[in-house]
Amino acid sequence: MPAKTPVAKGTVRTSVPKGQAALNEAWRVMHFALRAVIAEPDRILATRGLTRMHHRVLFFVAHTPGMSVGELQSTLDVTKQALNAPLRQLQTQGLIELAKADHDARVREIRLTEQGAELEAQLTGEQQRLFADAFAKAGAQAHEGWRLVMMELARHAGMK
Amino acid sequence: MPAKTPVAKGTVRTSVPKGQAALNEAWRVMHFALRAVIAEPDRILATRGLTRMHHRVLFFVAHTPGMSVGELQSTLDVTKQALNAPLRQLQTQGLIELAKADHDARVREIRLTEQGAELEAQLTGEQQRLFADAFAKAGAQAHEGWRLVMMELARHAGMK
DNA sequence: ATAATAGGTCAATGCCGTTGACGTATTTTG
DNA sequence: CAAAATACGTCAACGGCATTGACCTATTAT
Repeated sequence: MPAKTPVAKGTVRTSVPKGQAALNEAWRVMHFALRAVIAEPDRILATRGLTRMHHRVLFFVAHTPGMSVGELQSTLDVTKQALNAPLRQLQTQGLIELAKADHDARVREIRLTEQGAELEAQLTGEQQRLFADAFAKAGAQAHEGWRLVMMELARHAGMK
Repeated sequence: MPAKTPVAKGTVRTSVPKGQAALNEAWRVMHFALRAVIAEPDRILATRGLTRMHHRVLFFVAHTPGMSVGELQSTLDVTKQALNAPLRQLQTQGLIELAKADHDARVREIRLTEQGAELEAQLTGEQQRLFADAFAKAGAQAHEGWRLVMMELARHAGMK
């Protein structure tokens, strides 16, 4: 329980505050970094009347073409009702296609259209540009350090 | 800057994604890391019927005791209506105190009670423990690299 | 045939945040 | 000092978004 360490009067703040400050900073900085990465995609999505949910769909479908609705649903961990609306919107905007699967006419396989792939690339590209920039400016060694720390953090969340 | 990737000696190296793959990984890993850091605090808050908003209040008030309602409002970037309910709940739960300011009887200064400070320390502590763990396991050099990259990312979001 | 599965849809609900409009103290200002 | 501005609280209506529950259609599997 690394809780508050009230500095006793007369105590010189040396070891603790520095480490403590670093940990406080960490959370703050992570917030801002997250915001930075999300900002541009969100802006682009907004101009099309789309939300982060649509982005998630595009993202996963881009990485797993032919995904079924059910798979997507469990991947995103939402109800089918919550998924239905975004899915139709993406469809009517010509960004995704739903087609009956060959092996089972019940399942609908989701794929990106040309435009969908384009938008997805744009959104993802914006984020990647930020990361690439940050990695480039911080240096390869910093990149490796960043990754190490992130992996350590992520381990606690059962990263698959 | 596709340069050499000088892995610090002694660094345990898992398969480091290169190029495009590294950028895709980055976003994924960041998500999991974020989830990991948020998970425990959320769980604790839930047992008290509190939300992330309450946490944010506790967090900022802990770091700036005597903060006014207005300051908190603009800091959190929410409306006063959105702030009002959580604020009262925290008050009735004996976690914060609202007192008129000496210099201006209109402003109410917010402070944590003993219990409030305790809870805040618990919540923040959980997060800090994760960070401390990750930093410790990844090493000081990785820590510095992590910070560098995060700061670079955050710069784009106008981190104050 | 019948049950199970994949999916779609309608309806009610809840949570959280928003804007808008007022009300009330308490400064500050002309 | 009267009037305007400030800091805060509160009521009301609304919107986004996700949830649960129930019911429906196709299409498999048994």
